[in-house]
Amino acid sequence: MGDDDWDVGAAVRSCNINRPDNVVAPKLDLETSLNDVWNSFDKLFAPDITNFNDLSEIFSLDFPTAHQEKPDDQVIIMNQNVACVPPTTTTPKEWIDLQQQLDIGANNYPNFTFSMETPLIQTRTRKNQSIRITYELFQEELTNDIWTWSKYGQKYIKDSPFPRNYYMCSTSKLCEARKKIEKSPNDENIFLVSYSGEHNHDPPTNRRNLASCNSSSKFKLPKGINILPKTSTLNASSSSSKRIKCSRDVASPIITTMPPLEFGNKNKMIVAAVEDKGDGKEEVGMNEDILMGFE
DNA sequence: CTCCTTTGACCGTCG
DNA sequence: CCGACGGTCAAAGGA
Repeated sequence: MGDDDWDVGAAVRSCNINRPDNVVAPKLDLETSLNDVWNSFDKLFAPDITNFNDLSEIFSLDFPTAHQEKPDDQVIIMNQNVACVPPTTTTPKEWIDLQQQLDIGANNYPNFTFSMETPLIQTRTRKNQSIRITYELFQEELTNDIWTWSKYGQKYIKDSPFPRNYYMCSTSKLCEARKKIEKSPNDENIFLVSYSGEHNHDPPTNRRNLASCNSSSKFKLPKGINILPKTSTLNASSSSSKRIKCSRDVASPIITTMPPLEFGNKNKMIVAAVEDKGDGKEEVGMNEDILMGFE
């Protein structure tokens, strides 16, 4: 497969996160028991928002049953669409109540859409996992990263024809920041970029690789991103520097950026997996780099 | 020489 | 307990 095949084209999103813009969301008279969710949301992403009226953004709630048993809470922001997965402490009844409220809201606001399914949110969250934020990016957006990363692993993930590439911050060995890049199984024009951990240092200023992130490599895949599907490789399992040669020739040498986080940007998705601290009080912590994107 | 990538092996978590 | 799976390690090789 030629590298030109990875050029960004108009993406036809098949997932259910696409929703119309400029729709006023229904007022959600949420149950007190869910305040933690929205407090977390407000704290993180919408500190000035006190209700859901008069918003240009669309807010919705997604409650995948798959997460009922999981220990982590998730807050999902997709472009102007926001979906919050409530804490796993949320009871089924509370979910039903919320669904009813959403139904009411949908009746009042026909253009407001929401889903009770979130097929995109199929990430397995684990104990001790810190915040994970996933962006849905086009290829040319992958080069926008102020950080330097080193690839330390690659895996083919179940139910996805594309391998997942693992990166760690190369600026400091003590830095716990991690990054994962994979192609969306739903749309090969879209890359799912996940960040976890926090940088414990300032962004690199004199990056050796900065130059190579410029023009010539623009719109090319970052170096090391190997996203050829299984079916196009000799062996389905991991392997082969042969494939790597293919991308190396055209890729930008390093992924060097935290992608822009902005409401209103098209085709952005953010998934924040929040670690359950075990005391029943989830704590949403995000580093400043992440929050900057919402200013 | 240094840094980065590759890739099989290993480990921890989950069901 | 065990297998599946995701994530990480580390030696080797390349740029």
